[in-house]
Amino acid sequence: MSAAEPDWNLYRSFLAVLRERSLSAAARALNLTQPTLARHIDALEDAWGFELFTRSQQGLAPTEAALELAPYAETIEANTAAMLRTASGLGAVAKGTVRISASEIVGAEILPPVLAELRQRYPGLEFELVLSNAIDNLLRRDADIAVRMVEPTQEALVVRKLGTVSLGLHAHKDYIVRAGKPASFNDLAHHSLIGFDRETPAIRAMRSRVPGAETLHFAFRADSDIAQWRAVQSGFGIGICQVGLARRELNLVRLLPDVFDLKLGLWLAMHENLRATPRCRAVFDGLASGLTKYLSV
Amino acid sequence: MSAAEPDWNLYRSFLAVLRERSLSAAARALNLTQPTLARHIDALEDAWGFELFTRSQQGLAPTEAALELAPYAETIEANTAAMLRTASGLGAVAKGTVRISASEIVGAEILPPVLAELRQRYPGLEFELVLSNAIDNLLRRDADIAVRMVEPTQEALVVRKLGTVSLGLHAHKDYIVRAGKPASFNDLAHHSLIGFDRETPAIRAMRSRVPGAETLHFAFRADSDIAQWRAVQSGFGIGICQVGLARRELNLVRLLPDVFDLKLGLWLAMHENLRATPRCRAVFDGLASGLTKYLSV
DNA sequence: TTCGAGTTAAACGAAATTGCAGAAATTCGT
DNA sequence: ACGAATTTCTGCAATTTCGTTTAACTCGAA
Repeated sequence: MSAAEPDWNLYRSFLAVLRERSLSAAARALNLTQPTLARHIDALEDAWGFELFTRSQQGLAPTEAALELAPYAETIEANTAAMLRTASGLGAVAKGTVRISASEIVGAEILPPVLAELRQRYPGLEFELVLSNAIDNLLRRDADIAVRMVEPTQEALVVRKLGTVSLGLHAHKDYIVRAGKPASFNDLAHHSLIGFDRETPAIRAMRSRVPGAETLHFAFRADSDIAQWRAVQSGFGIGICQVGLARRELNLVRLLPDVFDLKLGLWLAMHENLRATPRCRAVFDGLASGLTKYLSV
Repeated sequence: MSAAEPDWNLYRSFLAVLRERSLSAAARALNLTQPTLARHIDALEDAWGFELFTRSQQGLAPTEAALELAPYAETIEANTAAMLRTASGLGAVAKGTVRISASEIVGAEILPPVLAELRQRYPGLEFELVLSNAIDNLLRRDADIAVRMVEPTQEALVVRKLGTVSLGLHAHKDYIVRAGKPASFNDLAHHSLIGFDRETPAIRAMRSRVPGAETLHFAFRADSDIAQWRAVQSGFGIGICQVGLARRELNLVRLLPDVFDLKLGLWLAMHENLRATPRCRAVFDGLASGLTKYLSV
């Protein structure tokens, strides 16, 4: 090969430009200046021999090649971030930042009290929550620990099953007064239903286990678990939510518990290389005990 | 945070020092000088606040913390390498380097003719073989394409089952003349057997499917498939090898085909992000057709 | 149209990084 | 025991890289 390997820093610049679609914006994000970013991109294009962005006055548009190379740069970045986290947490005591991946509803309604208790026990701990229904890749180090409702199948993971959560149909009392109480599964067709917009792994698992679920029409569709949860609470209609969660709300009533009672597993997963890391170990154990306590209520 | 994020280049230097156990050797490996490497390590230790290496005159010994952080740096490096590979192969035609992971026996005995044919069709292709029984992690980009004899379970992989390979007991004619032909499975106890030293996934899968395999004692043990294969060819004794492979050797005879006939699947796996990459696409398809042709013989 | 906010691109001086040599110390082999 | 060969460290010069500034351009709103 003629030219030497490119500076690894160039990849960071490449990624920033790819995200911001502009040299100036990328420079602001990296605390650099626009000319340096321009030089970095030039250097990469020079080293690889093809264009990465088509320049224009209103920004830079990535080429096919740039999009092709983006995933590599992203995992590189994820690993630098993970490296920083473990570096800040090295030592005998548990301190540093732990990045936790969970669904929105779990992260917003269940995790906070558990994490608060952990924080009291280990004041050096800090938390980053990545809340989405798209499962993050633990092997890519997008997160340190994941709380999932589907069984993790990847290798090289420490997995612990915590138990099962029950999902049930719920509605606000006011809605029941207004629209009546469904007496059977077929009655649901005449109600205001709250459901999902796009398919997620959790939903696919659910659909396959509830007969007749395909025929239902949702009047309120949202990707966000939280939005659905709020919709149920505000009396929009009937939706699916965790039984343990709904029980804490005095104004919610469960509907058709005998017909609809879906049980999903709850798993905790962590990369096995993090097992010896104090901060991750502490959070893993803390989450395990805290979440099983929640499940038992 | 007080300090800025460290230069990504420092990670490369860190990795080199970790491997070479010496600043000077690392400098030679990276085409840098020893003082710069020293400064890089200093910078990292400064940024993280703890020592990475204990200095001595006969080199640098990594601390626990350094070993803890090593895996991150390694996946970063793996991704930069993969990035370079795809960058060099971007374009309409299939060219560039493809890194293939396979078992030793497959890589040494089966792949070469298939790759030679591929090379004739696409003169721009170059190949890197990673031959080991420890399966590489495709998600970490240790390899582009993997030929495996256990079913890949990781997500985000393009997997194609090519067929099955038959494993059978074989020995050289001369050995049979010398030691006789075993007439039953129990006769094997009185023969010179060739087998594995340590456990590998393929072996575990095999053991569980061959009754009585635990009782056998191997007089020739080697991790290397090749070494076993050579031992069988040289008349050491009786060993397990692929039926299709042994059939090409005139001096090998198959033993107890009715008692011992193990069929293993053969899979081809690739990261799904590489599907659109011409060079990987071409090699994946080429391997698929070439290997199925081998299986059908 | 005209002004303002946004962008990229080029030139020059400053700052940071790197390489080069020399010195000191240690291990290995004779 | 003594010299040869590796190490790592320390200053100083050279190179590379970065930031500042200026110019040219596009788009949208007043």
